Amino acid sequence: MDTAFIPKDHESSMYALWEQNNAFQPDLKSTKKPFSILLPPPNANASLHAGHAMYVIEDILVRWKRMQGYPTVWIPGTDHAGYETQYVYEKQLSKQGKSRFEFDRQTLYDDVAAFVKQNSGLIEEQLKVLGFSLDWSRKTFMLDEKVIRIVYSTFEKLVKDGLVYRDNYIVNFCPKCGTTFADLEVNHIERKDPLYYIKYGPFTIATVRPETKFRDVALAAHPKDPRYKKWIGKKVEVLGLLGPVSMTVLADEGVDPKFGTGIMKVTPAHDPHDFALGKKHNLPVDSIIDTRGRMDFSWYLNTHNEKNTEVKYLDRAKKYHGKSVKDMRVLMLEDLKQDGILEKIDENYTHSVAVCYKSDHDIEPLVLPNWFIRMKPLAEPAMKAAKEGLVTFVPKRFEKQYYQWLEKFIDWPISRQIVWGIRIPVWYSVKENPDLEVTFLNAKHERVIGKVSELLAQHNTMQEITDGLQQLRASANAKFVVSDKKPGEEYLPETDTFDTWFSSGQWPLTTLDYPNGKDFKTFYPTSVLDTMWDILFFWVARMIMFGLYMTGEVPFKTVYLHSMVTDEKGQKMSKSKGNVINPIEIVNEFGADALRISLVAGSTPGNPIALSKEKVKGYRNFGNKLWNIGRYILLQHEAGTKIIALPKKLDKEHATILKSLSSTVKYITSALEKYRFSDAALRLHGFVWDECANTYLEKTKSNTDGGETFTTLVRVFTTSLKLLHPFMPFVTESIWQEFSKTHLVDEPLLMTAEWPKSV
RNA sequence: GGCCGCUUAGCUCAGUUGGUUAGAGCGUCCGGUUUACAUCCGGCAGGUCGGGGGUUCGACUCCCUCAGCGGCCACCA
Repeated sequence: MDTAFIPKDHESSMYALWEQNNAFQPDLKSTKKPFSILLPPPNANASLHAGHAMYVIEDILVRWKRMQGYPTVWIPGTDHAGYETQYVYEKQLSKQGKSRFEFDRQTLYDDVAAFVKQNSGLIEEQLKVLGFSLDWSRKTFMLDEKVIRIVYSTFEKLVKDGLVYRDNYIVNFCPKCGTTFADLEVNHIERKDPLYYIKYGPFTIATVRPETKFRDVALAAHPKDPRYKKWIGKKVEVLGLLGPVSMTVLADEGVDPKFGTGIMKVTPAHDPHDFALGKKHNLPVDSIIDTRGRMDFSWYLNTHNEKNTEVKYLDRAKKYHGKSVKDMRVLMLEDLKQDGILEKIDENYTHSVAVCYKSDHDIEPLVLPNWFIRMKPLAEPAMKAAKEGLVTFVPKRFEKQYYQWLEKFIDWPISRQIVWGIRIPVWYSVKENPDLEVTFLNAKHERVIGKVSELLAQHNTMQEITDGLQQLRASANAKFVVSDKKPGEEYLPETDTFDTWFSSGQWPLTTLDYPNGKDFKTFYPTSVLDTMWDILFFWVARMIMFGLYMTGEVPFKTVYLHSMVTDEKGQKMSKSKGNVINPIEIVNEFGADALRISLVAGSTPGNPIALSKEKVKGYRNFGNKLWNIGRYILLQHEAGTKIIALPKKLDKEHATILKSLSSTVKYITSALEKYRFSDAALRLHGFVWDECANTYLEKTKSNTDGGETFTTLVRVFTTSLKLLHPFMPFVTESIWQEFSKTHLVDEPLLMTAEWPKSV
């Protein structure tokens, strides 16, 4: 044995040893209650970051339960991570000077799939480096056939139960990414933007979005506002940049009299607040910005001409048409000034702006047909389950956050206008829906956009459209068929894919193979779900909802929300700050065991854990300490010291350490039961280093007895190895193997050795 | 604006229902070279537990309040 424990020399061979012994697979012969955990699936093309290393919590639980003799499984998998992945791929495309619009759906999908395949596998290897005892024979990828089958069956049930609907609704649309996002996926940032005060008939209104004024359909003021009370219900004439329009002044409690001038313009098509107001007052929804973020004046140009409109107005509409929102503001500012209706600009106005979480582009609220899921019928049982204690949260305070989000019942827009994901299994008949708008690449590889009936009437065939299809847009009331296969020749597929969280929200069902899989019957509901608190709503809440909806049972009984790993100063790691710690580098320098226990010791769930090299180094030294206690024992053994049957009556020094061992066993087991991993790690550290090594071992070095000292030390140490194994599997197993060679221990693998019983 | 968390030794943090001299690791300082380990051993120093008030026989722990930091949700026409 080397004088120091060199992790690199042991880690991969120990992992291989466990795998050879199928030690990661559950022992289903046991009649004890199964214990199961699902690994939160990392992105398939990701590489390991410090957050993934926190899954050590799961490994600790799983290794502990396995040693206790429960049929235990920890199932790995990877996520296709829908838009996250497509975004990375598109970035690569753009470096080559290409864009996704040059490809039909199928080609683009295949290309992304190849890209993911090329980059996947790394994370798996890295999880093994950390020593995670995952059952690789059960690994699942989010686009596996069985996953799609289950996701489709869930969707079908939702449709059948009336929980899926299509609607024109104001959604968060990112013009840069070309897709809708859920509220959760939108970031809000503080920003200074000009606030324009514009003369508006008899009033002045204040707005940051002057470009939408062309589609204002009403004005609104607070019903009690004395300045506007007399106008309520009246029609007013407003001279706009494109001529006079008339609209009604509405009363609404939602209008803040203190903002701007106290009266607002209502543009239901481009503002969530206005949209709601429009619904309430039954106002039309007229849009002026398209999905690429361009001004669309065709509604005006189609109905206005030289005969019925002033040339000045027509010229303006032509000038504005097709301009980006940004350019539009510049253009119209000149015209507002020219017409003398720009009163002033407040340049110091700060407000919060919705931006895309991925591209940082301003979110454009647009009214588009989208697929939605009704949340109330799903959320109510999910709340009830927590209230009844069927799901518990560690730490408890997150239960409140969980309720606060669920009880809003905000319907979930599940469709994304991207290809990388599970396509919504819906088909539209072109006969029943002649107005379907399709975008496709024709045989000459030209991009064609138009109504399907018109295209077919001209020279395009169904085959050509199907082959080159990029996107299909059906009106909110289009007739559709839900089916995993094409129902007939005259059908075109829905091109939207499910939000990633729609499929990952069914992870417990898909990994365990609901409803007839053996694993489902054995391991559902799973025991614990461990993840970070940032995806409590995205993921955890959705799994609970889908689990209850499909099976009537919660998917897991405990939700453990582990620490966020920060740098040594407690600052969030980020590429821009340059303080990202790569766990693989830490492992290379100090070993996986040291990293593992460093993440656990001194951390509490729901709070950040600061990771510093100094700390890891300290635990690397602890691993070395263990190794050397092992060496000491082996040297004694080689010198001929034997294990004996201990007499009932022992000298005080032996009795004391054995008593302390017994209380440590009890303490560790109870700490693990209570998810108090830090307590357990710190106690073990103190017990082994101080009590066992520095006190007992040192004081008994010169003992010459019949084997009492040696036997006691071996018992204390091997029991400690067992207790430490979930935390530091490599070094403990390495020592165990050395002991096994010389028959100091009977059980061939520490990993599957029996957990010490507390006396 | 609503909800939540954090503030304990120089640093990073524990401290389970209120109960004897408040703990750990790292760091500082002092001292140790015979083979288990210098990735070691022994020892010292260091905290009015963010400020103020209250409940209690007793408060780091419970309540109120103030301040600073952080998170989540909502949202600003």
